[in-house]
Order: sequence, then structure tokens, then C-alpha cells
Amino acid sequence: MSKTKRDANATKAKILQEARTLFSVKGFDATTVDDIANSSDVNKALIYYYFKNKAGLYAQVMSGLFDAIYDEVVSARERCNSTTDELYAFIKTYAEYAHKHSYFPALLLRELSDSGAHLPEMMFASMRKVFILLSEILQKGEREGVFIKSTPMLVHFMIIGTINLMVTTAPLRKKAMEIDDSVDSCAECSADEITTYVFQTIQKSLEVK
Amino acid sequence: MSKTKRDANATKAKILQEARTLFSVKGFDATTVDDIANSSDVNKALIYYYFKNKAGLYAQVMSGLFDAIYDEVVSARERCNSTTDELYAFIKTYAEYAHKHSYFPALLLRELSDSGAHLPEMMFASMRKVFILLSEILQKGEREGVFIKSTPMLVHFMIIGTINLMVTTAPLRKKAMEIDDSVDSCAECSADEITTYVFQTIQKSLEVK
Amino acid sequence: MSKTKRDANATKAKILQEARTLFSVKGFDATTVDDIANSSDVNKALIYYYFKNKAGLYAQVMSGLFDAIYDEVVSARERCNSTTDELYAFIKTYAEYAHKHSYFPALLLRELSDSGAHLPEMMFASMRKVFILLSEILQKGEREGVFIKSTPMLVHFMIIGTINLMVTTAPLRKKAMEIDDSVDSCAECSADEITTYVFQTIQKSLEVK
Amino acid sequence: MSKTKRDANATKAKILQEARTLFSVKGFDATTVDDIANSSDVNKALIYYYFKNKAGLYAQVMSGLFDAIYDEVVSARERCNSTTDELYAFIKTYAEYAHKHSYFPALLLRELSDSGAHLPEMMFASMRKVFILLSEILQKGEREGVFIKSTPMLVHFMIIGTINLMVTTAPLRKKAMEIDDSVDSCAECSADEITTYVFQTIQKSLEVK
DNA sequence: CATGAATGAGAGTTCATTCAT
DNA sequence: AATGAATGAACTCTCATTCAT
Repeated sequence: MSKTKRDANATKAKILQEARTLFSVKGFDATTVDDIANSSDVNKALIYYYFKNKAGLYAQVMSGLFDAIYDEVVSARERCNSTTDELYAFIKTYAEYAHKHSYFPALLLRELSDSGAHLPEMMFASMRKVFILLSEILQKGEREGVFIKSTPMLVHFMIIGTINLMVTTAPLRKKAMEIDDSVDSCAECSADEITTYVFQTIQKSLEVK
Repeated sequence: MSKTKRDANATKAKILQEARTLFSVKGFDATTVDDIANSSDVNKALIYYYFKNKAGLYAQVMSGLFDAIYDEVVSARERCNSTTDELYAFIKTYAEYAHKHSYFPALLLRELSDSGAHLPEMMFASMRKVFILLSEILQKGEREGVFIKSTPMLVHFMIIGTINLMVTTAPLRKKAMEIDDSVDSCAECSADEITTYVFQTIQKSLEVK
Repeated sequence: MSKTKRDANATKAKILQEARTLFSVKGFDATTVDDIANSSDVNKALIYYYFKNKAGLYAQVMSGLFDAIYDEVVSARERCNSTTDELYAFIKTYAEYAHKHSYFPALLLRELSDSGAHLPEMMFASMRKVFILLSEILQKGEREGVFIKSTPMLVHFMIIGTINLMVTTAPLRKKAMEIDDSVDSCAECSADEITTYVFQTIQKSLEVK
Repeated sequence: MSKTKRDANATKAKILQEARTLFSVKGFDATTVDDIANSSDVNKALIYYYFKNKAGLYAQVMSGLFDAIYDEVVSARERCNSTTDELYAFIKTYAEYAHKHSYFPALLLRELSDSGAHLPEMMFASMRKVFILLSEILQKGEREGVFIKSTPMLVHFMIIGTINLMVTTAPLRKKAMEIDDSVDSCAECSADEITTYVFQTIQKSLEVK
């Protein structure tokens, strides 16, 4: 009932949420602190009060995202009863997360392109945790004899590269189709189709004959 | 009388070259026209004289890159004598180009993340031409019965997603390895290894049983 | 129940003390209310509660200083039994105070340089009281025939100008000596030496032949 | 005849002049770059173009002042034919300069109070040159037997302390007189009177009996 | 062709101050 | 008596862009 004001946590959350959206749509540089303040309906100075500076806010936004995706993958994995299932769960969870939080792929790709210019170690660690999860699945499958030996990093980038690009280019592909529909740009590809395609491809490549 | 200067083409080329490097290292926003002018050793106003504005310069830089890669793929394809060969040539050429011009992947990923905010149709077309090339190869293989039916866009993103991420994250992965070498980050993966892995994976997924 | 806190006077004193230090080291403008709050270990708003605003706090700090120096001079004077003694006491007390509270000269000089921009009449009066004290001594000496007629303001500024500059530039002079010790910067001059020098100079100038 | 615009030197000089005035009246912190830009009738960015930043502009302002005063003292000294004359010339030149450029004393006192926080070595050196000039005069007098042995730093601060305070407090003293004219605040003291007083005092203190 | 001078419109950040509890 | 939350107004500095030569 409280006027929704003077609730530090709520205000902070609002700022983080709006920042997440804006950073993903426009990138770090092109998003101004004024933009974020306006969207969040708070005074600009408050952002500095809570997050010290623009980079600090950005780091918190990113960490939040990685931690969230990590948690989802972990919990999905718990419901699995085979290693192949776990691989599927990893891909499905990632694809669904990326679709649901469509700002995430853009942020991630940009961040990787920058070689992590904007963020502290903390974030780097968050990112890495997700990769290690996949790594474990692949090694487990290998030990069990269901997967051949692989290079986890390559598998990882194949999965997230494909998914992230599909999500992030969705508007671009829609535009492409309007201009020229002679070549299928997969403009209407759903998260499910992408999941299935990526899973099948990766699975075939890991198959033990 | 003028020594080494006053050669319009050379000056222009110098600017383009320095701009390419700077844009790839720092991104569009973080690169200033002053940066480029200093690196190129020309007066800032000259850049406007030649390229109209920053976006114009950027567009020329990007178009140049796409046209170059397109040309290389086309000529590599000419030396092939099977469709599978053509697929291999596409992947190999792309991977080698990306390694050689390591600024390219960062630029491309950033551009795709932005949904093409910075650039005109021209660039968009250049990008698309490369995709259509792959599309043709896949359709040809399908007609010949050597590939199963596929979604070219997904295949395309799987190829370039993997390669671009591998190249662009190279410094990051090296850093990761220094911190924690218990998980293989493929820090030393060569262009050849990547090519082979990507080709085999894609081939298996297209295989007609 | 409240431990060490909730003692209004102690808290106020703490704030005044920290403010004095900070104002003297960094000046009025460069000292922030946040600085003072942090150093004093109190909430920023409390400073406004007690002192109304930054200028109010500053005024109290300054008045405290002038009142203290005034009191010291008055009591030193009481122990004198000749007018020449009184002049000596004035100079000695001032010099010792300035050395002991080395933030004071900086504050005073800055304040005089600003033509008293920051402070209310109250402060102005406090400052003036000290001058009037000297003025009385000089006039008394004149009446007694031990001093020639003088311009008290000039004598006053000669005394406090010399002393304040010596104290306030101490770090600067030390630094100067490290760079170039060919010219004596009086880097180690003690309060006593300065007192003696100033007193002798002033006395000679007032001497009745 | 040129529109007075697009003349770099003139523009730069204008900025320096206005900055000098503003810095002296309001101090470094309280003077904004906008103030200077408005007074100089130039765009704010131009100030950064020429002086890099606010501190850079300030440093140039200060160096200019010290160099000017140094030059004046040097040339005045050349017209002297006794060491006592030289001492008089030093004091007179300094006093006249301080009166003519009344912003100078405030700037100097503030700077000394800050222990030179705002400025680079360059400035420090400029300041020191003036002191060394006096030092030479005193030593020469000592060698010639016309002055007793002294501590140049003390003599120097006695001279400039008195003069600077007299100039800088002129408005304050005028105000004091309006409030209470029972004590002479020397509100109308001229540069000449001050020169004479300071010279006589210093001379007496250096006199060989 | 080429350049130094100049500008307008912001961007990030700081800070004195107030509000609500 | 004391505090965390919130704000408005500035301030320094940057940058794409244009002008005049």
C-alpha cells in the first residue's frame, strides 16, 4: 500500500529492470543514464547513489542475467535421468531463456565482442559457470560412453552462437523477408524449432557409432 | 611539390584502414572521429570531406569487409568439384578470413546485435550476399541428394556463430586459462581445427543416411 | 541504553572538529558535506539538522577559531607588565596558536582572499576583535611614549601576514628544499624563531629614538 | 579588419584575460568554465580545445602572472644604483603590480593556502624565481656590509604578506569602516603609503648599526 | 586537398539540500 | 536524535560536425 516510493528494494529493482532493457536494445554506450532515469521514473542522481556509476549498474545487470540462466539450467538438469537428457535440457533451457529475455543475446554478444571491456571479474566468473556446466555434461557422457570425445568450448560456442544469433537477428530477418522472400530467412522460427535443430546437430556430432 | 601527401586515394585508404582497426577494437560508439584522424595522421575535417560523416565512414568500412569475404568465397568455390567440397570451401574460407582479419568478427557480431542500427541498406545487402551463397550450396546438395533438407539460416548461423565467437573471444579465453586451467578453453585452437570441427559437425547433420 | 551515541553535544563537537580539519585542508568549496559526514561518522542529514547548511557549519567553525585565539591573547596579555611585553605576547600567542592549529592560517588567508564571501557578520566581528586588541596595545604604547605613531592595520597585517604565510607554506617550502637546497627556504623555522624575528622587526620599526 | 574572429591568438588571449579576472574574484572552484566561456564570448568547448581542461587554463593564467611580475622586478632593478635602491625597487614594483592587478594577491594567497594543489611544477618554479631575486639582493647587501645577515624567506613573506593582505582586504576594510570608524582600518591607504611603510620597516630591521 | 578554429548538444558525475520515517 | 531515500541544479568534459581559409 505504501506509495510505491521510498522502498529501496523496489526502486533498485525498477532501475535494474529498465537498465536491462535499454542496454540490450541500444548497447552500453548508446544508452544514457538519463534514459534509464526517465524510464525508471527516478532522479538520475539516485542511480549513482545506488550503483556508483554507469559501469557499476551495467555490471549488476549482467551478473543478474548470468546468475539467472545458471540457476535455470541447474534446476532443469536435476529433473533429467540420462546424460543425453541433460544435454537437451541445457540447450532447451538456454534457448527458452534467450527467447524470453530477448535482450540477453544482444548483451552477451556485444560483451564478448568487447572482450569484456566494461566489466569486472565478477561477471566474467558468472559467464564461465554456465560453460563449466556444459563441460561437465560432455565429460560425463564421455565417461559413460554415450558421447565421443569433444572440445567443450567449441560445442558451447556452437550452441550459444546459433541460438544467440537467431534471437538477436530476429527483427533483421523479418525485415529481410519483407524485402526479398525468395530465400527463407527462417523469419518465423520458434524457440522449439531452434532447440530441436541445435540438439539434433550436436547430438549427431557426438554420437558414438 | 607535395611529398607523399596529396594522393587522395592513398589518404582515403589510410583512413579506411585505421577506421577499420579502431571500429573493431572499440566499437562504433567508443571510436571517435578524432581517434581516427590522429591514427590516420590527417585532419579531422578531411574525414568529413571524404566520407560525409562517421556513419558513412563506418558503412564503407563494413561494406569493404563483406565484399572482400564474398569475393574470396566465390573464388574458392570455383576451384571445387563437388558440392560437399563447396561446403568445406565456404567454411574454410570464412574461418581463415575471420582469423586473418580478426577485427571482422567483433564488428559483425556487434552489428548483428544492434539489428543494423548504424548502417544503410547497402551494407545489409552485402551481408546477405554471403548468406545466399551458402543457401545455394545447400539447395544444390539437396537437389543432388547429397544433403538432407535443411534450414539454411540455421546452418549459416551455426557456422558463422561458432567461428566468430571463437575468434572474438580468443583474448578472453587466453585470460580464462591463466586464471583457471582445469577446464580446457581451447585457448590455442587454430583456424584449421575450428574449420575441421565445424565442417564435420555440419556435414554429419546434413548426411543422407 | 544508547552507547556513546545520542549525546548531542559530543556529536556536534565531533562534527565541528572534523569540519575544521577538512575545511582547512581542502578549503570551503572542495570540502563536501559528505566528506564531513563520513569523517564524523554521522548521517549527512544530521549536519543540516544541527547547522542548517554548509555555510552555517563553516561559520561556526571559523567563529570558534577566532574566539579561541582572542581568548588566548587576552589571557596572555594579563600576565604582562609592560606595553612592549604585551606586543611580544600578542605576537608570540598568535604564532604559537597558528603553529598548533596549523589549519587556521590556511582558512584565514582563504577567507581574506574571498573578501569574506562565505560568512556572516558574526565571523567578521570575531576577526575584528583580534585586530582591535593589537590596536589598543599600539595606542597605549604611543601614549606612554614607548612606541612611535603607527598605522595599526599595517602593523597587524605585517604580523599575521608573515606568520600565516610561514605556517601555511611549510609543506611547500619543504618540497622546495628537496628540489633545490641552494637557497635557504627556512624549511625548519620554528615558531620561536618566527616569533623572535617578527617581534624584533616590529619593535625596531616602532622604536622611539 | 578581420572580424576579430578566427584569430587564434586573440581568442586565446581573451580567454586568458577573462579567466584571470574570474579566478581572482571567485577562486578556482567557484569559477565555472561556463562563466569563462560566457565572459570571453566563446564556445565552452573552445576552452578545452586550447587549454585541455580547467586546471590547464588555470596554470597558464598563473604562470603568466608570475612571469610578468618577475620581468617587471628585473627591469626595475636594472635602473638602480645601490643595493638599498634595489630593495626599494623590489618592494615598490611588487606593491604597484599588486595594486594594478588587484586579482593577483587573492590568487597568490589562495594558491599558497592550498599548498599548490592546482598546479604543476612549472608554476611553482615561476613563483620561486621572484623569491630568489629578493634573496640575491639581500645577500649582495650583506656582502657589501649595508645589510645585516637575514633570513630571506622571512623577509620575503613579510613583504608580500603585508602587501597582499592590504590589497586583498581593501573591500573588507572599506566595509569595516562603514560599520565602525572608531578604529582606523587604513581604508584609503595608497600603494605609495604601503610601499613606504614596508620599505622603512624592512630597512630598519636590516640596518647595520 | 587540406586545415585550424569554432560550435551545439549532450553525457556522466557531483553535491547541497530536503523528505519521510 | 538520527537516518536512508530522493532530488534539482550544476559542472566538467566530450564529440560529431561545420566554417573559413
